[in-house]
Amino acid sequence: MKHIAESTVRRLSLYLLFLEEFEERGLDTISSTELAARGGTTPTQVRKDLSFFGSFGKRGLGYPVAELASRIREILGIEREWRVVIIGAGKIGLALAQYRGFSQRGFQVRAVYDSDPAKIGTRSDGFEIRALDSLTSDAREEPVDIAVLAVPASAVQRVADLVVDAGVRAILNFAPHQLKVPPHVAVKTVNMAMELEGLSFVLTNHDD
Amino acid sequence: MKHIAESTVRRLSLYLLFLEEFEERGLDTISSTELAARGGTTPTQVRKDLSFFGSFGKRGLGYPVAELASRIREILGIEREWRVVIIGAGKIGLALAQYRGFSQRGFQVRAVYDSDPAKIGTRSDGFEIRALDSLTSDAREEPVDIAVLAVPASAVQRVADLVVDAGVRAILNFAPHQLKVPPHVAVKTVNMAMELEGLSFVLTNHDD
DNA sequence: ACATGTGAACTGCTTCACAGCG
DNA sequence: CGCTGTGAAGCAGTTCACATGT
Repeated sequence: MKHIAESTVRRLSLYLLFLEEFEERGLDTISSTELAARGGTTPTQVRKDLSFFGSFGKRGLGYPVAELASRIREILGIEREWRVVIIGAGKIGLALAQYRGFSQRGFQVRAVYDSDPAKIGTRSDGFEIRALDSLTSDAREEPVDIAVLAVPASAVQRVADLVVDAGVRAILNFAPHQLKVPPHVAVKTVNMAMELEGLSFVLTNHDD
Repeated sequence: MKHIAESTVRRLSLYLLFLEEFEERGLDTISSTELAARGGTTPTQVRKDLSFFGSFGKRGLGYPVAELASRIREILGIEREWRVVIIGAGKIGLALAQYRGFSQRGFQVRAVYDSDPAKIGTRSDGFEIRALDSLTSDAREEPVDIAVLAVPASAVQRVADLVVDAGVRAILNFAPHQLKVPPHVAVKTVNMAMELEGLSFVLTNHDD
């Protein structure tokens, strides 16, 4: 397949969100104009994004809502279930473990790991907290697709190395630290302070 | 000032992170090459990013670490303190309220709000949970700079409207919903499921 | 000699304009 | 005629190449 821009993939996620809304409202056809209005983009952009993957619309009519939603799920690879583990049983890790948005999209949180002996073995929201040391052997029995890292910045590179050794090929990192991983591993970092800094920049350079 | 790309601002945040690391290690000069290596970008990109705001380096030498860090803090507008409120005292909201990364960068969490009568008035991690209804009058006494929304997607637009009415000019939204706000209000949305979908896309279209 | 700072070239995402089809 | 699908044009962000300063 031709190379797809990350911005395109992000917009596909958004389109899916809107399509699910429209589906609930019982609409069965939608135009690129309506999709664009809902997401703050342009009709042309919507059509171009979709055109990379095929022709899903009917000229003069629009797109079939349910069908397009299902095609986007396929494209994103979320018609299947992904096995996810959370590393770090702190406030943020546990909040992510019980976050409904994940399971709704086929991301199954299978386990929460921590290295603090005081936490290991305890239960929280139906999740038993396992020893980080057991991750590698656990993953041999049931492979892990995605690891979500919610550990301190000072520990996260070490944890990432461990997770990569355990065979995980995708990492969602919540620590404010840029990870170094082998090229076959995909990483996304969500840096919440950085997002606030972006807002601070806009507020400071207020030229509206 | 000339228009600055969002990608440039994000990289400035990263540079600051690295500069603080270097500062701790006692280095007082750093080259664009070293900064780039740490952040997965190129030396030219680093120099171009900085050049939008002035000339901070010494030719033949590099950049003075402490001084550059302080200049970037100024540029981002984080030499001052920003007043932040969290809306939504669920797991995610409370995790964000106590998140150290915020206060370390000058983002002061002043209050946590919720609309659930069972939660209002209780304390959690040193934060008294206030009634969402009181936000507008509270904000009159002490203006709020940034609101972090950690409420369900179904409620978030209503909450955003309320927050905008209360005079808040920047919103960090954690609900999977695209907000509509007046043009003078800045919004960033962190959609955690969308990040996982990006990883799913890469895993599915594995061409490494 | 070495590393910054920057106009110019380039790359790639977005927007335009319109052909194609229901 | 309406809306999709797409090659071509436009534009923004990145990279190159080198002049400049220490």
